[in-house]
Amino acid sequence: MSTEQKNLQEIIKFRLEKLDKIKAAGFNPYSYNYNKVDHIADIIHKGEKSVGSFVKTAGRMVSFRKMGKASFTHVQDNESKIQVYLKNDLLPENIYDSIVRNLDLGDIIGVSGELFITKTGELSIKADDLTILSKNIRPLPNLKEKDGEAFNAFEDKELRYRHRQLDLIANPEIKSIFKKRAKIISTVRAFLDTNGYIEVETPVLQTVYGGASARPFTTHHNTLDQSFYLRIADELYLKRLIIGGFEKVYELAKNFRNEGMDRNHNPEYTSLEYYQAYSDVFEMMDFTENLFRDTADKTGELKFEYSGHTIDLSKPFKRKSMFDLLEEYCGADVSSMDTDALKKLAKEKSLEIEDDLNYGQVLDKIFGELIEPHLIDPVFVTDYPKAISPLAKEDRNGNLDIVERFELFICKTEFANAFSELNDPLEQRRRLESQAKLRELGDEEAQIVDENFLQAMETGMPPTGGVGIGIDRLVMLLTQQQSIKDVILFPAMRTED
RNA sequence: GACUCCGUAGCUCAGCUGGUAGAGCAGUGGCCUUUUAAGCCAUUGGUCGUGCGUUCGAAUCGCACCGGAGUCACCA
Repeated sequence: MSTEQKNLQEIIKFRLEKLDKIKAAGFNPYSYNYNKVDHIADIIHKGEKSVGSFVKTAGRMVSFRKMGKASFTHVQDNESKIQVYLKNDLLPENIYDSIVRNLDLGDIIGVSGELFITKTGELSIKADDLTILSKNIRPLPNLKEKDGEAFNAFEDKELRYRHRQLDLIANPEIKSIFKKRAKIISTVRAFLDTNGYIEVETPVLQTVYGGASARPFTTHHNTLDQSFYLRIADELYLKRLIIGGFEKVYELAKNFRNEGMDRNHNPEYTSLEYYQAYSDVFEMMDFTENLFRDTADKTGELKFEYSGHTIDLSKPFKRKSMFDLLEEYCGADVSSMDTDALKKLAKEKSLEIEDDLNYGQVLDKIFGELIEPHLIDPVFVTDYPKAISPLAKEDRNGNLDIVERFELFICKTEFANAFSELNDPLEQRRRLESQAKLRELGDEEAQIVDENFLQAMETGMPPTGGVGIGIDRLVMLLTQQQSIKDVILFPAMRTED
């Protein structure tokens, strides 16, 4: 969209002329500060009881009706909006002619005055003074509305995401999603903090990326003349802290994955990982369940509708083995099948399976296609194949093909992934070396041998339980949003032009 | 990456069986000292996402490209 559009240029030109008129009259159209005494929501909240009292507030003009020597405007602040009556006679000398006549939709003003009820019954401020705080020179989207319903609503998703500030002005209810996001994050932090966890920060720029199976972003440091990767996970560094003697650590920060984008994936996303020494995946299951329940409870409701399903986080989360689920939904005992038998099963269920997939990949595929769509109520799925879990400990009961791992599913979506963390340095080395072989065979997402990590583990890592949670998805669930773009203020977009 | 849909004025949209672009809001000028989608009168504004093609003629038909949304595939 060109910025050279003549109509837009003309609107801007007229606003610049008004700006000059305000300056010429001796007023600064871009003030340094304003003593905003009252929040509009507080004024509205008091309602008719406040009539006759004097208030002083500020906000953005979102409606403007001029009638010669008097005007009405609605001023919108962080949480609410109120009508302001601007009357020539009631304002100080020169304010009406020099400022009010040069105001536009989108200007930010400060006003003071007495509260009254208009003829049509709306609580309003009868302005006895007005200060212009910021002059708008670029028009806002249409803000016409009646009874809270917008006409010509600003709902083009591309414009809303690219120009989020306009979205927040035109659709102020969107702010509640991001306020809730902030509350979810602070509640999660508080939960971990009160349970003795220490929040840490580990490198975003990594020379060897690891801790997950994904393709990274690559960048370059000039002074070191060396490539760096933006982290795909913070797992390996957090384990080094466990080895160093922190017994409970967590990091709540962004990861970056150079992969597909859709309503569940943004290239940069917020992840939470927490690790507890001397623990295992089963204890972490209890803890994670409590974390989810506590967060939902303190930020909203435990029971809600999402994607057409009723989700109830107050009930105990189910716990099921992947093999039991496969038996339940496929009617086949998969536990004794080898890779070929699994492939045969997949083909019977008319899944497309590439020939070069290994045991774990086939099982994962079958699970994703045939089981995940059934997982509505919260369920911890356990017993994952070792081949797709290179950082998890083998099953303690002697099944060498599976590991101690869970993924938490709610409403068909994965929310958490956890292991009894592998702490045997020799086994860890074998696992990463076998990943390296997969990589040589062309698996771009296979993990890399991180020698520093392996040396750290050789120092001795206590048994540890670790969990990763996709925070954006948690926010989606608890705010009932269907797209990750609606819980990220500035989702990744291709550049225009 | 594949498929489907979308892209016309600052915003929301109409026009699309091809005949050379319209509305509402916003803007501008005027009237208006309790309006609220304020009203009344007048009025500005668009190389119809970009390019190529078909045609006497393209916003409209075709192809390619750019951008977006949705669905699917892989990853959280």
